Amino acid sequence: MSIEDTNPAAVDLIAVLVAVTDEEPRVLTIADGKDLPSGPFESGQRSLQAGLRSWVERQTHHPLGYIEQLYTFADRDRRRGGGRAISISYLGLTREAHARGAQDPAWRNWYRYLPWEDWRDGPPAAMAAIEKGLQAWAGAADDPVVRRDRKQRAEICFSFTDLHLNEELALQRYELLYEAGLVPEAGPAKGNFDPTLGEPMGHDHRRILATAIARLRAKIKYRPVVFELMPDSFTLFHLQRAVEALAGLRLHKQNFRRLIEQQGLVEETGKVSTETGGRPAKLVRFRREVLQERAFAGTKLPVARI
Amino acid sequence: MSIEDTNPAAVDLIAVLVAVTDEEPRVLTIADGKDLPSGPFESGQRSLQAGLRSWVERQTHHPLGYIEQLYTFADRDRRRGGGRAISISYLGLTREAHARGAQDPAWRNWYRYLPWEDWRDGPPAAMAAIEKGLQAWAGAADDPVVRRDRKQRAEICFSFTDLHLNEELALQRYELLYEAGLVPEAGPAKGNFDPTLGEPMGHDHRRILATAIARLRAKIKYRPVVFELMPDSFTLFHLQRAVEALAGLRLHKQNFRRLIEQQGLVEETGKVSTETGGRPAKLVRFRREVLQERAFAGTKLPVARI
DNA sequence: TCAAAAGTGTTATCCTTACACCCATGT
DNA sequence: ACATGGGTGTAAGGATAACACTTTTGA
Repeated sequence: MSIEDTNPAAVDLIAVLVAVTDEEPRVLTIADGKDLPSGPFESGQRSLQAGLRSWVERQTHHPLGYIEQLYTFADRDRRRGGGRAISISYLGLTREAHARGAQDPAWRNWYRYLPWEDWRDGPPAAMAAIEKGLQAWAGAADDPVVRRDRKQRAEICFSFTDLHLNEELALQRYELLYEAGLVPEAGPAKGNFDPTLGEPMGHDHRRILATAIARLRAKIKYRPVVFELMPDSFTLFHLQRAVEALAGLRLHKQNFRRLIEQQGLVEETGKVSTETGGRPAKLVRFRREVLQERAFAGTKLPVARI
Repeated sequence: MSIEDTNPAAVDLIAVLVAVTDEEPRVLTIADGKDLPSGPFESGQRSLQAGLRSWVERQTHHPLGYIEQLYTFADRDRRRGGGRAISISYLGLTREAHARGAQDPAWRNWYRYLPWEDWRDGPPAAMAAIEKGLQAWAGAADDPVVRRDRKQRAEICFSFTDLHLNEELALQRYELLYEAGLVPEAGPAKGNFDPTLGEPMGHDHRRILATAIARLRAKIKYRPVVFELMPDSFTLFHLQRAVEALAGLRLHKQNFRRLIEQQGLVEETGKVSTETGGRPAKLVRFRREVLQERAFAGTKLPVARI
């Protein structure tokens, strides 16, 4: 229990920077889309968060609205000189207007890497290869208990039978595919990989992306973070499209609107947008005050009133 | 965006090990209750999680049921030799039977450190000093906007007016007290600290404890992790007492039971416990199968059925 | 007999889900 | 006129909160 003999390790920061443009969720990449941006941990900073923020803003010229630590892990691939590499990953959200969008090739649609996560237009093409691959993997186990277990995990993650995704399990899905050897990151010697299973990234970066997606999808349900991705004023349908892009699902229009309105998250600007293809839509803005007014924590315990 | 010049840093792991005994939430401490256990990050391990698990089990002889990474931070206090200390904190849950409980002084009631978090017997004594201290702090700001802001934050965190705690804000509460200079960790030169505001810990450890409490309180609502803290068989009331200990709140008995039963989380063992002081209670056990059967993710988006 | 806790039943209310329909604009 | 999206209303079902009450033990 002593802390005397800690080993020095190389530490770097990895950023998953997210924006939504043209109804697609995008992530900032480097190295021709192969990696997530990463940088050294600098000793001068007051805090990790502040260090990441200043580093990202210096490098990308994007103001970061929201930052959240994702996960810290010891990188399997990059030990050097006896020491070990530690990577601290962060999720950062930036406004649509600041990301140059589809024009800037560094901002890539994240479903390019994880195509099975996009169910907005029904079951994605990747599902065929996934079902086949996971079935083979489950069947390959000698122990019948393991076989049943693998089948159950596959069903929980991908819901093959009722064809309805649980968006929040993005990380578990990637990890299952990794474990089943269906993605190239799992090992270079595995041979043929189905091209419908997305483009790989270097290091553990695709895993980190999956972590970020899962976290963001969970968070939009109980904290008003989507607004960090929206411009100052927007229509409710525009907001819905952004949430759909992140969640990878289509939402029920009327109920979505009710949900937003009833929570008092937005207010009308008084203007309308006529560029929507139909009846002009009211433009609204996020009510920043709600962050002050309310505490935003889910109540699921039957509290006794004493 | 290069990773060439990463600085080496000292890395250690900090564990918040939690158990519930005698209806109290307990945390394993060292150094006569002043610190949380911590140890060096070892390069040999496959993963951080595995490293922590083996290290903790070697040191404490407690099997760890559940482990979750909490947060990674750069420690303000412990820079050495130009490098910087990185601390990776973990939450670990262990069963009541394995912790020797109240007999072992190293397992301390966590409300000893954060007494304002325990509302099971009504508003805790600390609230008086907190309300006074935060009011003074808010009033001390020159800018009226800052004053209003501070008052609002205090009200959100502690709900002075409607006397009803939001358990999940444990971290925010500690941070507010820290910022207001009401806890000694905020700075050694601040002078008198109210003794009802709990016992301090070394380094940032009280802050880490608050992080663990907040995370665990949030988690018990949507994942069946409480069972990691329970013995093999228990009564529903026993379970309720454990949740109440963690949440720092009293729960509504009937509705709590309905919640547990309706989710199919437990099954009867067929035995009863006669040591409960009243009518013998049925003993139940956790249905481990539910972890396989269900996915446990909160649905708050109005998904469209296509 | 009484205290203490187990356990059952019922009701009002709110939130979620789903469905049906009308409105305003551009082509 | 019609396609497209904006916007309103409402009814059914389920979950939650709150209440009152009976049962079974040990002291």
